Amino acid sequence: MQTELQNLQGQRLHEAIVELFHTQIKQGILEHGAKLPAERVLAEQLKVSRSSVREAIRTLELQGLAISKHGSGTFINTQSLDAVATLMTSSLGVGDAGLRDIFEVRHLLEPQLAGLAAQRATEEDVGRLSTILVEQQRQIMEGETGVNADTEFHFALATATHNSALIKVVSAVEDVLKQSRDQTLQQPGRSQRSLESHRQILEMVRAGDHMGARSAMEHHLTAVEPSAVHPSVVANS
Amino acid sequence: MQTELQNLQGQRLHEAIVELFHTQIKQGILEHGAKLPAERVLAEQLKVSRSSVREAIRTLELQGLAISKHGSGTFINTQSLDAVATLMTSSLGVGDAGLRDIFEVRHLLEPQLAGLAAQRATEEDVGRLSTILVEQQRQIMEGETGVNADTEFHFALATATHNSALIKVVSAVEDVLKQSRDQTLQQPGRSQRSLESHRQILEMVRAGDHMGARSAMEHHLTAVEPSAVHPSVVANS
DNA sequence: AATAATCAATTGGTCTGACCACTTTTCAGG
DNA sequence: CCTGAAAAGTGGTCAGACCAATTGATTATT
Repeated sequence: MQTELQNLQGQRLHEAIVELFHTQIKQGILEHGAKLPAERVLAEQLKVSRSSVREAIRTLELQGLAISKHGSGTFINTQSLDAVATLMTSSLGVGDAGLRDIFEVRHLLEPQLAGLAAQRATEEDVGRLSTILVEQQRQIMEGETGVNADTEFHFALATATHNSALIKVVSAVEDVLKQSRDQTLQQPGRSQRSLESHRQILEMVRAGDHMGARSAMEHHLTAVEPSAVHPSVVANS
Repeated sequence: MQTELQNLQGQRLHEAIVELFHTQIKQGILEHGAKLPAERVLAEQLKVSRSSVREAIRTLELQGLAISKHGSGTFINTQSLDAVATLMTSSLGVGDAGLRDIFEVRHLLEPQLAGLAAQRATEEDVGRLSTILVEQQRQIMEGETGVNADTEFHFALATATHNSALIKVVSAVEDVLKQSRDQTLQQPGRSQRSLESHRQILEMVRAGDHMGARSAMEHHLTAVEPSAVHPSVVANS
């Protein structure tokens, strides 16, 4: 039962403990509702201090993977949006196949998301989106890819829907995407094209044009998508 | 300068500290890049133990609002994706209004998901879906709500898309839904209606009818949706 | 004087052991 | 059998210490 707390590349100790729990949850060793051993017991089992155990549990709790109840114990909880999102982003090695799947989810979600945003965006939302585009342009002119601004734009668009569940889903997807974006799409013309289609989307949102925003986003996604992803829209094995 | 923090009732101490920082960040007292006082100093200022300060900082770090660097200090960071998300959702009570949001995500995702499934489902997928429907009928005839079979159907449909990212997203949404489903929708006729629309969806999937599956799912969602959810699709402030 | 090596102060990370507050269980007394 | 109080278990907080990484000033070297 003694699991090695391998010091993964200079990590902090409590983070290693968190990864240990992640693994056990993914492997099904810890199921929903399972009660964790007491903090003191865990500390002894893992041969670490109770502080480290506590900070690890605090992390799990913020990730939605555990719930601590004063006086009774700490329990695993995998039935929350945050929980699954966490496990998703922590595992998903973003293999090539995974990347294609992610883009597909984007195609399903984001056009409609843009439509919703067009219907509900407040002036503040529009202002935030504008600011991001200015920043994106600045980054591009300085020779950077503007990948961060790109991600932020999509996130800000999600917030403009004022749907917290949608925000979480999209941010999870975009987070995964951002990790592999630096490596994949760096072609010169692409940044500029991305910026322009962002502007079109923003125009539609500002005008409150539901369908317009939808198709603008659809166009944007196809334009930005790495060519390796959509050679022939999937042919399952 | 001394801010009271124990007055918030029923909370854990370190959470009160987190809220204090949230407030200061929102008010602009703590700007991006600002360096926090050392943990020992903070502990003394707030008249709490260093453990509580640390757990609070750990929370801020996981929320993307702070970055701790061993040996140098802890710094505020408001320019990350997570940071914005946290500051937004911290002002929102993620309570019952969240249910409506979840259903909205369903409406965005699942019809298109059903369409994809219709295009890609293998015989094995279809078989699995059929089995679930049989089980659902059995449960209903025995007087149960068939809520588990209901959830499983949507999950199985997601797996029929053979898109792992999509599967994860959908299972997250459905899991959250399942929690509150037992309490909310227990009307007698609803179970039967749900089963019937499931059958229609399965038919479309079996026939490989992309658009048919989409609209069948759309119809299903509207039929199953608790009436309390869609009174008037949001009117933002 | 400029630069490099060294050391000390600062700060986050971990450890130990204690006590408090809340919950659950146990068990004696009715 | 039931009730209520004590006991045990558990998370929350506290205190002080040491370890480890960073930073900056001091000192030695060139």
